[in-house]
Amino acid sequence: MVASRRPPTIQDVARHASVSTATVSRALSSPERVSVRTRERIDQAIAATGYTLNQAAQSLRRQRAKTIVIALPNVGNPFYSTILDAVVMEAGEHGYGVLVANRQPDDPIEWLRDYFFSSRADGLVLFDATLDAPALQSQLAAHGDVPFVVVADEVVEPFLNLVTSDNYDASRRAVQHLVALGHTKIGHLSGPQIGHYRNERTAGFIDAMKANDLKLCDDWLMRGNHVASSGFAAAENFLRMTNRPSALFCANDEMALGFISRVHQAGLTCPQDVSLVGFDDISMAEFLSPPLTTMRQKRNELGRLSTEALISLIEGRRKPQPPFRATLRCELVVRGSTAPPCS
Amino acid sequence: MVASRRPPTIQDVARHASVSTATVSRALSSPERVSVRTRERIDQAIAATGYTLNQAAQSLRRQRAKTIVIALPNVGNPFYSTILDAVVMEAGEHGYGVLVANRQPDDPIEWLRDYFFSSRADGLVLFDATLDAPALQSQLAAHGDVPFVVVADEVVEPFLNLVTSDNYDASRRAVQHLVALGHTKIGHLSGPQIGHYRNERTAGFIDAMKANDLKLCDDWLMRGNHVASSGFAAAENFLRMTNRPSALFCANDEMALGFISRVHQAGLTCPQDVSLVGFDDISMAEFLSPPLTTMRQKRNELGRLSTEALISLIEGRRKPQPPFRATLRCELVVRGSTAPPCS
DNA sequence: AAAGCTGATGAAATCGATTGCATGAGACCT
DNA sequence: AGGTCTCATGCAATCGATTTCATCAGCTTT
Repeated sequence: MVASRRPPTIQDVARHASVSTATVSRALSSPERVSVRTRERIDQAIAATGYTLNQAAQSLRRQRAKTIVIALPNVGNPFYSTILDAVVMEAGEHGYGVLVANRQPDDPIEWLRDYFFSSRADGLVLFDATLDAPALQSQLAAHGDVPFVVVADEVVEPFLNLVTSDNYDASRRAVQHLVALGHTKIGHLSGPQIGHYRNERTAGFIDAMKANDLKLCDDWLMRGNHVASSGFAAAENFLRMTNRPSALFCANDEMALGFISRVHQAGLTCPQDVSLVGFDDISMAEFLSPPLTTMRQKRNELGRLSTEALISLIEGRRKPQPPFRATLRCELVVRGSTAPPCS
Repeated sequence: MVASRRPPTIQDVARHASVSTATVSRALSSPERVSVRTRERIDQAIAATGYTLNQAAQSLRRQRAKTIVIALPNVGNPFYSTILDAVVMEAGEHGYGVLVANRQPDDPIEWLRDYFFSSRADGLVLFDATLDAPALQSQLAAHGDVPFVVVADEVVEPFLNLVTSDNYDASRRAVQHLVALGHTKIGHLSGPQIGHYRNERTAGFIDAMKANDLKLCDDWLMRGNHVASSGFAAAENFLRMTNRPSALFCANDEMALGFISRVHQAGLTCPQDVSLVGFDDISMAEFLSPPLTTMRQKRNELGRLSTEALISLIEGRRKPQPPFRATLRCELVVRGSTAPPCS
C-alpha cells in the first residue's frame, strides 16, 4: 500500500526479533546453527516485516552473483529459443538468474568481458562456439577463472567443458534412412565450415555414403549457413542441375524449409521429386508441408545439462579437471518429406 | 596469465594514481568534476591495473542494479525470440543487462517478486499481459514502485505503460485484402479470449465483415490458442464443414501454419481451396509452402520502444504520469497464400 | 567443586563503490 | 593586502549481508 518505502533489511528483521543481524543471517543460510526458539522468532519477524534478501549486498560480500550468462549467436533462431527455455528453468531451480548476451558480430570477445570482470555473473553457457573458444578461455582465466560450458555441434578443444549431440553418428543414421528407402543419389546441404574444425554432420554424411559404396558427387555437396534463405539459394542450384540427386540431407531444418520452398515454387514436389531429411526437429517441422523428416536434437537436455554442469562447476561441487563432457544421442523422426525414389 | 587473482578494485587504481578513491569514482561517473591532469593519471592507472567496476558494489551503494527483467509467456515461441533480440540490444546500449524470466504457469505473480524485492533488477518488460497486470502493479508498488512496461495485443488498463500494434485496424485491413480479392465467405481463427478484454483482432475482423455487409457465420468463427496444433485442430473442423469459407483470417502465423498443414494432408491446397492470411510475419512465413500472406508486426520496434521507455522511466527522464503509450502500425505483406476465390 | 567442553549468540570488520561535508589552493575583487 | 569565491580533492560514513572471533551460559567430567 505505502509506495516507495525502502524495502526492509536484515537490520529490521534483527530488531524485530531482538537478535543480532549475524543470527538472522545464520538462520537463513545455515538454520541448523540457530536454536529452534530463535529460528521461530526470526521466521515470524521475516513474515512481519516482509523482508527479502538484497542480492547486491549478498553478491558483494560473497563475491558471487548467483547469475549466469547465456551467450547466443542469434536469439532469433527458433532452435535456440527452446534451449533458452531449458536454461532459464534449470538455473531458476538453483536460484540463479540468467542474463542474455546476444553476440556482437564485430567483437568476438570483448562483449563478454564486462559481465564477468564486473562480477555481474559467475559463469557462462556459450552456444555455438564459432568464436574463438580458446582465446575466450584465456581471457576469462586472466580475471579469475570464470567457468564456462560450451554447447556446440563441432567438437572443440578437448580442455573445454562441452555438451553436444552425436552429430556424426546422427548424420550417418540420417543417410542410412535414405538408403533404406532405396535412394542412391543423395546430396548434402551443409552448414558453414568453422575454422579448422571437422564439420561433424558433413563428415557423418560422407562416411555413410562411403560405407554404402555410393558415389559422392561434388555438385551435390552444397554449403549453406543454417538460415532458410541459404536453403532457398541451394535449391536454385539444385533446379539447374541436369542430373539431380533424388534425396538431400540438410544440416538443419531451416535450410530444409528454404529448400522446399524454392522447389515447390518451381512446380516440383517433395517427396515425389526429392526426399529431404533435416536436422534439429524445430517445433514447426511437424507442421510443414510436407511434415519434415528430421534428426531430433534433445534441445531441452542440451540446455538443462549444460546449465547443471556449469552451476556445479561454479559451486565447486565439480572439479574443473577433467573437463565436463556429454554427448546426447539424436533420434530420427520419420515424417512425410522422405519416400522411396520415383525411379 | 596469473589465474584466480582477485580483480583490481578502485582502491588499486587510486593507489596507482596517487589519489583518493573518491576522485577515481568521480573521474568515472562525472569526469568534468576532475582536473584534466588527474583524469589522465587515472586513465593510465585504470589501463595499467586492468580495473573494471564491481557491479555488485555499485548496485548496493546506488540502489540500482542496471538490470531489467523481460518476462515472456513462452520463450520457445519464435514470435518472442526476435523481440528478445531487440530488447537485449537496446538495453545493452544503455548499459543494462537483461534477465530472462520464463513464466511459471502455476504462479502468476510470485515468480516476479524475487527479482525486484531483492533489488536484482530495476524494471520489467512484460510480454503478453495474460496475467493480471493490475494485480502485478499493486504488488510491485508495495515494494517501491518498480516501473514496468507491458507489450500486449489487447488494450489493458489505461494506467499501464503499454506498447502495442494496431491490432484492430490491422485486422480490418487483412479482411479488406481478402474482400478486394473477391472473397465473401470469410472465416476467422482467433486467439484465446483473455479475461474480459476485447480481443482486438477478432473485433477488427467482425467490424470489417460488417462494414462490407458480409455474413458472419458462427461455424466460421473458430478459436485457437496461438500454437500450431490449434490451427491443425481448427482445420479438422474446417474439413468437416459442408459449407466452407473460401478464406480464413488467422490471428497468428503459427496457427495458419498448422491449418495449412492439415488442409494439405487432406489433399486440398492453399490458396486454391482456401486463402489464408496470418498475423505477425514470423521469420519463416516467407518460406512456407505457399509463402504466407500476413500482417507484419514490427517486432524489433516493439522490443526497442518498450525497453527505451522502461529505461527512461527507471532513470527518471520520463515522468510516470501520464503512462507511456505507443501503438505501431502493422503492414500487410502479400504472398502466395491468398488468391481470388475459385468461383 | 573446579576444569573443560559445547553450542548459541553478538560485536565488529569486511566486501567495493559512492557521496556529503570539509579543506586547502589559487583566482578574483575591492 | 585582505577577503571572498570557486574548484579540485580527500576523509569518512554508508549501502546490506556475511563471517571471524570472542563471550557466555549451561553441561559434563573427574
